[in-house]
Amino acid sequence: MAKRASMSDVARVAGVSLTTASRALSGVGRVSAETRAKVIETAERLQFQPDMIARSFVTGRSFIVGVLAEHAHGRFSMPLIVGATNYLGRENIAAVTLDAHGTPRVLTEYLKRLRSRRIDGILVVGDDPNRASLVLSEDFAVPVVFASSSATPETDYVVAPDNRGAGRAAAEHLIDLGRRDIAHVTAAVHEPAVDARVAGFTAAMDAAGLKIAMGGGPLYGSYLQRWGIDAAERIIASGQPVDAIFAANDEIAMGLFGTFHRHGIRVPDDIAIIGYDNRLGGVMRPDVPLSTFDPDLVTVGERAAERLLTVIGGEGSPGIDYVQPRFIEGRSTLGPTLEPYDVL
Amino acid sequence: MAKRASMSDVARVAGVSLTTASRALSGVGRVSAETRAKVIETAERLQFQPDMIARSFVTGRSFIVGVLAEHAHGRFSMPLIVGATNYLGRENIAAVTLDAHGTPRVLTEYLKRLRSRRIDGILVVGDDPNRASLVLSEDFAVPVVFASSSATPETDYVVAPDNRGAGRAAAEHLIDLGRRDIAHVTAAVHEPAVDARVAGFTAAMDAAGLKIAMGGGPLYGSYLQRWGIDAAERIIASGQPVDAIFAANDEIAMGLFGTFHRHGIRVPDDIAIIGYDNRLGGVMRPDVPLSTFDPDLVTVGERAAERLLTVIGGEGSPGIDYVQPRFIEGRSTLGPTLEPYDVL
DNA sequence: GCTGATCGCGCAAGCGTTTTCGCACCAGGG
DNA sequence: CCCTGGTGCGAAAACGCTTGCGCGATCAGC
Repeated sequence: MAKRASMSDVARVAGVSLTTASRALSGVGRVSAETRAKVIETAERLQFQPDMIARSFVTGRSFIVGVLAEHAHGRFSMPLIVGATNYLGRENIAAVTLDAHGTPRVLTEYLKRLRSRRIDGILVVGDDPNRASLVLSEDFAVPVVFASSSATPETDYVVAPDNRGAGRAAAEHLIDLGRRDIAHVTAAVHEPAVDARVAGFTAAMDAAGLKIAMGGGPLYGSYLQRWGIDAAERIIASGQPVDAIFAANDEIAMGLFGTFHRHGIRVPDDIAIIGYDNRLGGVMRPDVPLSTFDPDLVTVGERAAERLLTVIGGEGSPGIDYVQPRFIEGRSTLGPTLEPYDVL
Repeated sequence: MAKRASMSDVARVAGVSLTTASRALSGVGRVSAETRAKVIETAERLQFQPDMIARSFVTGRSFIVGVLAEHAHGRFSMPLIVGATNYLGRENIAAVTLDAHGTPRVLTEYLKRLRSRRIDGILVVGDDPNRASLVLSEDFAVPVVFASSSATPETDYVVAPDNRGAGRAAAEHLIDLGRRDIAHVTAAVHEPAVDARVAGFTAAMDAAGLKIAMGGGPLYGSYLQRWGIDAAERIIASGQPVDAIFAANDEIAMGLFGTFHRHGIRVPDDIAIIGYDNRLGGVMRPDVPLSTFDPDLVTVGERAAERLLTVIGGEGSPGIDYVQPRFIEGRSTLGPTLEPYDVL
């Protein structure tokens, strides 16, 4: 069992001091070109691998970050976490993933652990209900980046999907298709993601000189399919003209579609529908049934991790970094007429 | 900026030697009860947190494991990874997540990095195509556990969903419902997961003295919805009696259902259907449309991580640890008759 | 009261790197 | 020839913890 070569082994074999070896390999400090070459050659020959733990020990940088998730198993957390940890891994950074859902006492315990590891930074994934307790003491002030969270953008580093942009894009696309009576069926008002999408949607409609269908504003409800069904009923009952709808998520969109279909209203012929979330993302059929936005949470996670490393490196400044949701054109806007079977 | 208290600080304040402080806090070695109490009290008062890096440095244990994923972003990898990393986090173990998809050269580079960190163990998630290159040199022989992988069960530590058990459970459930002409529409033969489900299914049918419908064996095809559609057509065209089907995944099941519905065959009244994967898992409707199995990959990941820590601790022996897929009873076996709208 | 075992504790080595300080050497300007 | 400034390199400290070894004190057994 050949032991691993240490740096002093390299130094000895190369005939230089440990100091010189360290400098030659790390690239800092003054070493002559020939000495450096000799050391590097020796290191390779001995298959030298620097011991990161020893390095961490002396530099204080652990090359480990903490990933604090609201609810790690959640639909939205998973891609964020995987995106982030995967990026970190590529950059040779380890992650200790902690599920913050629990009492503030648990969070405190977790923070202790992170400090104990001399963590380089923290990535907060999703909205942490205990966010208020995320107070870093002065002797443990590491960079924090928020992924897809409603943090305060002025002082925090945030990476999030561009809900506003998606709302705008949805409206613009429907307008481009020639639709004029466009409604927006969304979830609860004052939810950050909802408000942002409403704002973008409204702005695009205003810019086109169009009034939002069904009363000039969004229809607020919930994220449930049930609400989509109810909203469709309400739209039909109102008798008001509606030829397109932007739904706050795919569940609502499916509720709308099912109800319209039952009433003989064709999609997209009579009413075009755009959803959000891409929940059905390529699950079924080769042809995409529902037009929707994929918030690309994996990318959000990656970018958040990238940003965290930047901040750890001492660069970058606070603010929100938006990731553009990817529009996926499906038959609910493109045609041919969507049948229930198509969605299966 | 108060510096962190080190163990020697604790020792000094408590009036003992560094050695004694270490022993009192770690619990190993001989220390009198009163001294121990005094040290612990002092440590708490000073908010002492042991420096894990220093500890790693001296003990050689890094409290970091490598997570090697086949394709981290994949549908199946994500829950495995999240389950594993989350469990590890709970146990205060960090993870460096690496996507092994790439050349063997990349994998070699990754292994170097892991060695460089003195990793405690490796978790292989999913089937690694480069598995053959996962050769650990003798100076880097750490425990390896495979999560949901087709590793060799005699020599490796494996945690996987019990596909065999699911196949058996599916058949048994359908038999319990009084069905007698039960078919199995599955994917490609010789795929480990497929074969295992076939084996379980066949065993249960044999035990009940029943012959598998549609020729005594499974219908092999692919995992695509298209195959479900084709299989349904074939079943209908054959004229053979079939009153229940176990499909290899939910896509196939949906293809079956859609086609049957178009032909006026009611589900579950005429034909009951059970799928696999729980892809639609609670996405839509409050009532579950499709009866299916949830392989509970998060749990598989957790158990694999748990197992890895056990092996690192020097215990446990090779073999497969099966996680039982969770049966989810939906309307495709329970009724009332499933309509396309219900699935939306 | 003597011997040997056990107990409680401290000294000091050691883990592998980075980094500060300092020394010797050399070239160029005064 | 001296001084300055730069260059190439090495000695040694430091990081915070674990642990083998040893020493005095206490204790059990006879």
